[in-house]
Amino acid sequence: MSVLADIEPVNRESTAGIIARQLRDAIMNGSLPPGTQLGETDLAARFQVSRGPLREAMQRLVSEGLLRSERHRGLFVIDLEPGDVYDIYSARSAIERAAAIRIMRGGDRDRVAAMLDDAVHAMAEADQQDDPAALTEADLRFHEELIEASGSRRLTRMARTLLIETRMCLSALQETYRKSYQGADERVAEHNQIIDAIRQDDEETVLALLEAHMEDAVQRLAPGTSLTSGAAPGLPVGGVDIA
Amino acid sequence: MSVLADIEPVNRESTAGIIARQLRDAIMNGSLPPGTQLGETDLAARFQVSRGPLREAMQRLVSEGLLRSERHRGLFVIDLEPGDVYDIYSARSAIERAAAIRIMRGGDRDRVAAMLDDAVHAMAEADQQDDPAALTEADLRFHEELIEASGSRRLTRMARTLLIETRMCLSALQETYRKSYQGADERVAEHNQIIDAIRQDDEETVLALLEAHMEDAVQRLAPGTSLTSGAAPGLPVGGVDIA
DNA sequence: GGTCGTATGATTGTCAACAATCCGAGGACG
DNA sequence: CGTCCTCGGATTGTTGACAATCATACGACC
Repeated sequence: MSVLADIEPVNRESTAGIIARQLRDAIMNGSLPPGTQLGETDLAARFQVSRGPLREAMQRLVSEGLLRSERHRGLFVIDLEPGDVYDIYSARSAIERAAAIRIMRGGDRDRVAAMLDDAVHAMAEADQQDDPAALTEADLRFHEELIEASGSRRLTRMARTLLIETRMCLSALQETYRKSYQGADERVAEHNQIIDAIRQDDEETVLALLEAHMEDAVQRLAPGTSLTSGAAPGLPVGGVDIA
Repeated sequence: MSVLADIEPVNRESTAGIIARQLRDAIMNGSLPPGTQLGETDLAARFQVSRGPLREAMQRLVSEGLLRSERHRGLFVIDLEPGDVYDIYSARSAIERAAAIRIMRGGDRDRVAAMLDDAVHAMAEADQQDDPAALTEADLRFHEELIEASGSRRLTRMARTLLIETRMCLSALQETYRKSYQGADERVAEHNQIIDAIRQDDEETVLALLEAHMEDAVQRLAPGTSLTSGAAPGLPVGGVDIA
């Protein structure tokens, strides 16, 4: 870990990449609510770039599923339908489960646990200061770090989109979220249990806790839906989705 | 299922989407081997479009992880490193597990089993005709349909990239693959077992078979590596990957 | 002889203008 | 009165040209 450890990427990020990241952030924090049309001229002026790089960045988000493109109509931020919360959390459950497995079977568990501790401490701190936004942010940071700690490039890439969509769910259903989930203590406790199980090298418990954590979240956000038993409402019971 | 069932998408796909799909196919079937530089002028002439839409399409593949971009240097097809086969199959295992769970808990299992039967029949037919390429294609079609049958947009999108990378692995390690895995009968049998377990509503067995299937594939493609017990060689044991 | 500076060639990154398409309002017609 | 057609405005899709950057090869210098 010398001072010259991370000077290799002299090549700065591509412009499209920078804009794509900014757009992701804007979608994530609600600056671009679901359904918003992204006018190219406006955005290009806002970013102080031409329409070329901007379009390239937007195409990235299209392939990530954060934008939907209607030909000759424009690009829109996706709006989450009722079944999407189930879809998102079911996918997240799969990703985080795989990440946890990799950590438990080949990672430096203590180091990971320490990093996750930081996130949970931030959660507790946000709770004390009664800052629900910071609490949610720290919550997501916990899961993001869990996945990054797996060392899997693909899990990390896939999770990036899912965590953005998670935040979209949370801000879309903010009122429901607040009302039905008052206890931040439980939230902190749930995450601490996961960390403990990681430290104790108890893979089975880690996976069970993660699954329960996801199940809890789904039932809070979409009451009546369940990851573990049965399909989500609105899911086509008799066949495959069209898209 | 009327005759007018699927006439809704009058809007044809965006040009960038078409080119992106063509590029994906080219990468998948080996027309663009790993490490190839994608010259914009050449490709634009080949596709008979300008560089604009082409660049947009390539940015999509960058965000999907199929291309890597070096600023002012060009875009290159990713080349799979030794640890990638572990990464790919670990991610695939997670995705297909989640898809199977969704099918077992809320899908039309018989319908799914029938569709998967078609793929396996194609595998057997390819085996009889001694056509290993067709056999691999049918094999991947099996997994693709399994995931699509889950009805999850996100699982499907994430799997698309993974299946392309899987095919890249197979063609890159074709010699190894051939040598160490002569029995196509086993391959067909393994898939049939999965279908049977789906029909019998035996979720536990389905998941176990899928996991074993992935484990087998990893050990064939990267001997000495294992999904279930321990990390892959070349995986950073002490920390997180750089990228 | 080895190393460094420089010119060249090609490629990527960016931009502004042109063409195609679509939505909405307004009016004509049955 | 309802429907259809038409036109205007705006937006996206596409193009070709210009600017910036980098790799390579060659020659000068130590």
